[in-house]
Amino acid sequence: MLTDPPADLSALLTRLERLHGLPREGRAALAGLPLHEADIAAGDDIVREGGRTGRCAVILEGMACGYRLTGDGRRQILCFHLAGDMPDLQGLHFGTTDAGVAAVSRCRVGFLAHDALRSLCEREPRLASALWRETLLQGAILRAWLLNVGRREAVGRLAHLICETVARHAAAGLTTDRSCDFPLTQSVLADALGLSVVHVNRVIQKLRREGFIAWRGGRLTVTDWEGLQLIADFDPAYLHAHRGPHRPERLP
Amino acid sequence: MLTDPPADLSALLTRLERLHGLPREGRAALAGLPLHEADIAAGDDIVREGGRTGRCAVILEGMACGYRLTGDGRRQILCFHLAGDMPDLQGLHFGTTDAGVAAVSRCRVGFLAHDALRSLCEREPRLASALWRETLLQGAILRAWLLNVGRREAVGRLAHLICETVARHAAAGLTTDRSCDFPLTQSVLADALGLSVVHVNRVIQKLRREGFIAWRGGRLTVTDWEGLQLIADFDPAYLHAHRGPHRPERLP
DNA sequence: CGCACTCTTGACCGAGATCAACATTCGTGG
DNA sequence: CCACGAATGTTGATCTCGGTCAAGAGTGCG
Repeated sequence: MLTDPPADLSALLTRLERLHGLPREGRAALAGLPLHEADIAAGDDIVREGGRTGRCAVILEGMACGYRLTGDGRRQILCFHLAGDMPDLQGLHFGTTDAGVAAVSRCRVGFLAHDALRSLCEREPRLASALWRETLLQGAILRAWLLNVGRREAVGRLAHLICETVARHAAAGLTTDRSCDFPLTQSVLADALGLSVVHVNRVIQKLRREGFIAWRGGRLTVTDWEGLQLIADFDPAYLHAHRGPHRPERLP
Repeated sequence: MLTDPPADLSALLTRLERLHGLPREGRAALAGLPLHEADIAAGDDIVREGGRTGRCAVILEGMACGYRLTGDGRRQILCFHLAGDMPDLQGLHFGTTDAGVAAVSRCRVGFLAHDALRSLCEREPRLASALWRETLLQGAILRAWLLNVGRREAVGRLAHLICETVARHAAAGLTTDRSCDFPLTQSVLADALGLSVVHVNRVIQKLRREGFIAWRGGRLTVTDWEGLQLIADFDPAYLHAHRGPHRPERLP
């Protein structure tokens, strides 16, 4: 299913336009950049921690995650990346990334050379602005995660992650109902929530048993959205996914 | 001690130059912007969660923190901000911030109008680039915190926070040895680490007893830097505080 | 000088970790 | 198409780190 048609930047372009108000010219220029594509198997690295590759990744299809490791090898997942995300914008400015990026499901990934992207940003400040905005949005999500891990107990933590994931799929135009792809393993989920696999398993069962979610074969459906939001203490404001008339503030 | 001389943007300018390679012209232009100053008492808000103030804060003196609250009022501190930091760059693009900013110690704060800063960024893309870079750096710190809270136990967690804070003070040119201002209350520390006050107290005592730190009257000294780094599992790479010949990648 | 905040200590409790099987699913090659 | 092995998911028993509660000791500010 990932082989044809060859993926392109459309998910990214849609995203930059819908969420960050990137105008036509910027999109056209971006679409014209040379794009090096690759298929990455689930679990493999897309960007290695501390790598110095001279290029930026774009997730074209599939789901990825950013992560960091402790010295003794425990992993914390920092963020999930959907199609259209650019997980390592940091490299554009610093040359290196402090965090690795791994494929959660099988991914089709595009790579843009830093040089090319940098000079495009120079010519097209609206693009730079949109990418800066994207960086800020990733920061907001990170803050929500830190609150989640630091101050919510396990059930709320999982519920919140689920709400966020469904909401982000919706905001990116990747789903229209309360369901989405959720190709995670329970052990991946554990690394994302700062919990153990065993406990994650128990919490999932609780959410299933009580009728909040259905999750089978990589597909997640929220069966009680209001209820789940409630136990998750979820307020989607931080996603800045203003639906309706779309008027993001901008660096004009 | 905070009354005279009137603080100015020098901490921010130094920071943008040292850490993000902002050239003279950008600094001069920034210094020329009208700056509205205010004194904020410890514990008070500098930026309210969800506020829509039309301006950006700059910490001129003192220490602040970004935070988010759960629905039932528990607080997670997301980041500490030192003199020279801009804690709510998000507002420049989104108009709102999802996180509040509070003064940890008494702070002198400057406010820059969004309009003015936006049009300056337009005229001076190097400034926009430096601020984008600053956003990315804040993201890296946030990732380190999430790893810390999600995957390290209490002692390492506190040790890591201390290492980071000292290292950041040093990188910003606010200290030259292994000591720095640390005007925190144990309950603030608890909110930063995702722990309870009682437990934080015990962990502090442990670090003191075992000779890693001395902390009295708002001043912290690391008495065993190597040792502390070790139990903290601290690797300062993520701070991108390349000392020595300073050559940040840049959007030229 | 007294009240409020911060720090400290002790006793107890509980959410979640760890350990250890066992069950199920799935991809792979025969 | 089946068989097998490796991931993944499930369950139970036990342990522990850190939370909660409660009380006292400093400390500092008005």
